[in-house]
Amino acid sequence: MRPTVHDIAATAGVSLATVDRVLNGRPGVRTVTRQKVEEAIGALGFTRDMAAVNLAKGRVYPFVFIVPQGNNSFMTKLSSEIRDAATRMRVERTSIRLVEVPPFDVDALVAAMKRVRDDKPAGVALVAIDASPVRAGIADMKAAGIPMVTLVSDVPGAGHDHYAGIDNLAAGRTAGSLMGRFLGGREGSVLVLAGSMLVRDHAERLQGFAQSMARISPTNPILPVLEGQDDPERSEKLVREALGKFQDCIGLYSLGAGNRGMIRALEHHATEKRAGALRVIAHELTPHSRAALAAGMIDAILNQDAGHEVRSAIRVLKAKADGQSVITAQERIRIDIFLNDNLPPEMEEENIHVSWS
Amino acid sequence: MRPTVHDIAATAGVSLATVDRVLNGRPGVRTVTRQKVEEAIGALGFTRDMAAVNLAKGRVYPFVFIVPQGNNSFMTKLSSEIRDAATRMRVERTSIRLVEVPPFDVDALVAAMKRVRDDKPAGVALVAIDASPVRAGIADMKAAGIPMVTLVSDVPGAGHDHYAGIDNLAAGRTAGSLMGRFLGGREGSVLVLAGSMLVRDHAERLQGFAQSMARISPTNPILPVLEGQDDPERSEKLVREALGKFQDCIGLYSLGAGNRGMIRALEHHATEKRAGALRVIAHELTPHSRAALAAGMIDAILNQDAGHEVRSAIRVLKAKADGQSVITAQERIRIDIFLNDNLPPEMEEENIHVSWS
DNA sequence: TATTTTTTGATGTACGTAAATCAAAAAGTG
DNA sequence: CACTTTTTGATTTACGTACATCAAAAAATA
Repeated sequence: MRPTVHDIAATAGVSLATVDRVLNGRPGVRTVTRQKVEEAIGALGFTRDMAAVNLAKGRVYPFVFIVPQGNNSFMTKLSSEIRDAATRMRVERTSIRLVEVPPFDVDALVAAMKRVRDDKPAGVALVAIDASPVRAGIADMKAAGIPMVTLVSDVPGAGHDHYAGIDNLAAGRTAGSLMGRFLGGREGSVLVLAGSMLVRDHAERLQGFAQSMARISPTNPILPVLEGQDDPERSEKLVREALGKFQDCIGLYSLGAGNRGMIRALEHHATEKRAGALRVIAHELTPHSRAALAAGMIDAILNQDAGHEVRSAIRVLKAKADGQSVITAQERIRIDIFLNDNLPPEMEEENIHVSWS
Repeated sequence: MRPTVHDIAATAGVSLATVDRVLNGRPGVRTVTRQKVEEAIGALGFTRDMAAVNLAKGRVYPFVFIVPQGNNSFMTKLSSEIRDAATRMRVERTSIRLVEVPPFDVDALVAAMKRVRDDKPAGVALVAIDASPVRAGIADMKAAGIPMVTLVSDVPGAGHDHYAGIDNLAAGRTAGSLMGRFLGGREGSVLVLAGSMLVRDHAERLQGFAQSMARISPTNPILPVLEGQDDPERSEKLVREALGKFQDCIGLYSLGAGNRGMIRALEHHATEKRAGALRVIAHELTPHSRAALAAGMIDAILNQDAGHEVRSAIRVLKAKADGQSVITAQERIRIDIFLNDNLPPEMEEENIHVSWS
């Protein structure tokens, strides 16, 4: 069986109380004694029984997640994943409160952060906006000793503990790389649809995309970026107009959350004429984009798994709250690439709750 | 605070003992009483404190992993991931024993399974070989009441609980799809290097690859498959000869573990002439294939994450051992696609051990 | 050496649940 | 009704650790 504190006490030739003092860094132990205990720990290969630790400590982890109110599929998914994790985590003494704020609203976000801070939670995760009041708010939290991670969208240099999200520059590069190869040397220009260049993820994706395209297929010019504000109508209109205007367009990269509008524009475009000629790469696997991929209208979808991001954020917050180190390799959020050949099976119930009865 | 068994007893108006009987499905409770208790559980939203449960039960999960002795990077990685998980899982009352058997040896595998079975572990994971003695062995284990999952390579219809691995047919299709698009309509034939068609994963990948190629670029013929037995020398020789013989070859798909040999052949080929003309897609991200991808020699790498597979197998075994249901969506092993644009950062220490103080 | 300070031991309670025992009550049987 | 069987209650111990208290021993200081 696994060694216990009693075994350590026995092999070290000290009392339980002393072992406890060493294990929990309490004062009043001579260096020699401490070493004896540590030797015994090493020799026996002792590791604490976390079940017992948690039980004895009665520790709870009240975490707060601050996310923009879902106006698009991705944010809706994110919220639902957070709620899901919340119910699943109850078993592990972790409570998660979900705070929703108006999207793209710096003041609202900062105000919410202030309120949250006064609750003194054990950790906070938030979808950041890249603005200095937000940076200040994060610093504020950290000053109050609250572990902080950013989720999905980062704000560099704010002193937070971690960013749980994909590398958007790499995502853009990947998209550009795929696009370049998909075009296969054909002549023509490439269109980019974004939400807004004011959002960091979008800006980074564009940057990466341009990098790769310049490298792989420098002969295909990138047209001026369309900013659809992640709004279906606006996105549809923009794409439609652009496709009409630039007859030589052979590629389209949708790097934001404007897929629904873009798809409608593509449907119109397909009935028009020159069908299969357009290579399309989009972000985020949603029911809409998925259907378009399956139908062959979209060629590839880059995806970030919201569930992974949420769970990673929780792990990191917990580790920080316990003063433990984080396994970096395990917390990297990968960029999923879906073609219609490796599309995961559709789940009616994406999240099935287990009853631990 | 969270409700406890005491709270249930109080609200249901029964004793602790009765609550315990209901919770643990013990006999001797009238249906009416049982319902009262269940109502109270529902009303209070009670969930068991797993920390306390594990502590009280003193339950341990002795699992066994049976894998082929690592003769290639992937299997080495797999073993190391298992060892890694083993140390990390000690904290959660899970012990994992790693049993290594000679590769591709049905008799050795079956013999090992028999020995393992007599140990009566709480669960077994194994890299299966698609042969009927193996099927029988699995049935045997199940008959002994031992939960079973296959890892990496499946053997259908053996009555095991789960397969923790990627969909190899989909992987092949994805490779074919990428290859088809990368070729971009150019004329030329495509070469496939496999380990052995007797291994199920390889056969399935080829099948999927052929499917996609037939659909997307039917004008590019697939040359007779090279079987390199996952041996570097043999693979190198085969690829070298084939590239010399089929001058019109513009694509190469390495679907097994013969990357090292293939890469050497490609190096030779590149110095020869017609450099960038060859599109290459390979499986498994290893130091070698990674370097080749970074150097532009390989265009894409499909990868299965051994760590994910191992952890998934453990989760499933644990759930089965506890008679709990599995969250299917969470256990799907995804097919990673790497271009040199989304290559994860290289980790010197791929697996960092956390010291739990 | 006497005194103070530091270190160590001994012991008990708590955490939430499992599991067992024995007694008591209720239900069912003839 | 007396009796048996089933159901329920009351109580205790255990799991491995945390944490607190008080006494005892050892070391450091005067």
